Amino acid sequence: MQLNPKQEEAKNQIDWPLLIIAWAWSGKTATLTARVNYMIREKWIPAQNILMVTFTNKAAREMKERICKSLGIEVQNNYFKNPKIPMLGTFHSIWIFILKEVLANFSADELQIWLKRDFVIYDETDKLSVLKWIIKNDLHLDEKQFPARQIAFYISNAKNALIWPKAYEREIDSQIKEVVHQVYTRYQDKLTQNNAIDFDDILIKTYSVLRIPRILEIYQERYRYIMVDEYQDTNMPQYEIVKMLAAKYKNLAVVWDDAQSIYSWRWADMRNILNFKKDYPDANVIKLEQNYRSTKTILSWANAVIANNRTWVKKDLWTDNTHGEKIIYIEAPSDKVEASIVAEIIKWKTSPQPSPLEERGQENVLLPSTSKEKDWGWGRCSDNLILYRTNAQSRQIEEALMIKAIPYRVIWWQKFYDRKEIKDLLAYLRIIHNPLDVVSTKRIINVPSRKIWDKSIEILDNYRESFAIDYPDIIDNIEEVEELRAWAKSSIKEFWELMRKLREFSSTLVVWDLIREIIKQIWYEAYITEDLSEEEAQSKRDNIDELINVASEYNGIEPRESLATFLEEVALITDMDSKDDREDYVTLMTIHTSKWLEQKRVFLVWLEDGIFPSFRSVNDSYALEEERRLMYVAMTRAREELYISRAKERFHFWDYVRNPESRFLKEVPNEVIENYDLGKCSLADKSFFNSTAPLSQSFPQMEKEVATIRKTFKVSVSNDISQFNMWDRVEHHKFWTWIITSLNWELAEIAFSGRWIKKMNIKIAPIKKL
DNA sequence: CTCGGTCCTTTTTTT
DNA sequence: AAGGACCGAG
Repeated sequence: MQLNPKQEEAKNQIDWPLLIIAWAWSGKTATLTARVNYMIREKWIPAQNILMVTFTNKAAREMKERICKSLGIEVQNNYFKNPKIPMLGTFHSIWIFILKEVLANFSADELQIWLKRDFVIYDETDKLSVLKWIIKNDLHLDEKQFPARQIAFYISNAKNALIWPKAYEREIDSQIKEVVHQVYTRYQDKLTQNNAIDFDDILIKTYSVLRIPRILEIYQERYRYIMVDEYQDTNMPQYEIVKMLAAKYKNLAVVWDDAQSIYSWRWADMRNILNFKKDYPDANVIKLEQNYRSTKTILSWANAVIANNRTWVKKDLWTDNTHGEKIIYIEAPSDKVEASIVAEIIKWKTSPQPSPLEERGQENVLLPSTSKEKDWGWGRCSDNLILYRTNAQSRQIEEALMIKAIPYRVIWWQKFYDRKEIKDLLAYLRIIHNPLDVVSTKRIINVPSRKIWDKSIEILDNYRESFAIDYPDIIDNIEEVEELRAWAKSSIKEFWELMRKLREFSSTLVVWDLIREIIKQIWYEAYITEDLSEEEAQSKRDNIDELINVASEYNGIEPRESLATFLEEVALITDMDSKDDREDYVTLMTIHTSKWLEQKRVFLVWLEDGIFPSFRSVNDSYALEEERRLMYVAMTRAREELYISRAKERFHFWDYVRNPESRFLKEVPNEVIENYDLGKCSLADKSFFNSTAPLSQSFPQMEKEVATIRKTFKVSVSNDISQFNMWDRVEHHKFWTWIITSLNWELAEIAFSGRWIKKMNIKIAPIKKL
């Protein structure tokens, strides 16, 4: 690819601190790739001296592929160990590599991080289960008063400010922090006992290790050229680590785009750039201002929205591209209609048949007139990307796509790795890898049932606490635990014998075979599909197959190594591997996840105040600005066509709600938008809005939903409608006190603090008059 | 001690 | 809708 002069400048300037201020799609990936290529091929810098940090695995993978291609090297799996390829990955994956390397080469006394080489990474669920255990069994506190989630938040907050348990004492200014201090201390002890670390620890432990001069020196020498992408999304520990590594040679290049900073809730701080300027006052600054992807219309819209942010460096993203189509705004009467319009547009754009609207002889306003011929019958499903604010929002869209038989896939990192069958099997693998992992041991010691119940585990725990002996040692000498019944002892022994056997297998079988061996040994398939319908059982089997499939990628490696690498990558994985790229799918994902990609046609749904921007952010100007940046990211994903939509009424959180239109829409210049409302839509039921009849009558399918609510809330006796009047204060079982602001037969609108309006059927709603 | 039923909560974004 | 917490019966 031909670089523009600015990009060229960034490419060639390799031995001085460099700040690249980038705009959306200004070709920063191409620039960075060319820069690495230039370093290696023209400046003869050894690839292993280059460190490049990206924000997501996907970005790392893509960049790795591009670089390997340009260097003529075949892409490999454990490329960290290939000296011909630069060190390239996310912060987390690179630090893990460094941690393992350091643990292998230095003594525990010197490192002082209390980790053994075969450590495992605890995810959010594992973390919560450790915290819950501490709160309940260790400190004997009320879980309701001190929820594990909240404590976890405080601890994570402390860690990201580099405050250790000991130092946390100084932070205590409230009862909750007193508790946090105690939990935090014990939590770190537990992690050490289990030879485990959580996500925050990956950064913290690396930071600690690099504080040792002898070690820092090694890595400073090795990584003389450092590049950090998405610098606006780095947090404090990340900033400190990069600063330390770059301190000696100062060959640090960062890419920064304040308009795309959307991770402050993960303690990312875009003001790190101020620190950068302080640390390297003489850094070169290069701005990449030209956008190569989107149409002028989409960009002007994105610029107009982001300009409403106060904390934002003014910039005008420009492009040579055409004006393109107008943005289309769909206001649907209900969530169902919204979803089906989206599905209809996709169906129509991807199939050679005329649209149903055309057949009815109506002008089709859904499709910009100029693109009609261009696209006729040629569109592919994979040209379409549907974005929403939260993962839970995919459901209705999925249903609509299913009805129209449009192939799609949902990208939801959690979905797969949070399933019971996957977590169970991974727990087995983790114990094989790290016998000290008590969280995993507890998870599967009774899976499938070995008659080892909570009581036995409690005894083991007590034993461990009072004698400070690790699980494996206790179990090796299980006969000495007197409290245990004989049958429990023999069950535990049998379990441990099994693990020992599996551990032996792990030195000869690659992880792919190992998983299958585990499934066979414990009769897992029979266990997991027991009492399930054939359909559900098949879905379990499919998931297991998928896991085995992922594991097959590690087949060429030495067995123990394949297990270690697999566990590590599975822990850090975010998006499902898109191996089926060649197939034709519509893709659905959250806006956050979409940050690394672009698409020809983008649908942005659920554009309603309270949803996007999220109701948690509307009273907080800082949070609101982040939502606006998120909006900017969403819009700039589109290359040619952008559709935005909202529903005037939707069923959300087990209630009918009417959300006002998203405030971001009011920030948009009118001339670029084609407002497409009900007046022109044959799909929608226009009479709905004028009707005075009960909701369930004017919208037949809602009858069924009302029945569902009835079932959910188990309301058998209905409220007496006549007792409610306008302006009555009512109490909702979970929404505090609301006021009735509109009343129409059994349908009422209630308002909370004059801002939030919910619509509900008072006959069956769980409300009480005050 | 174990099992099974019912009640209660949950949903912002992810390395 | 679904998983976890809680409780009471055997």
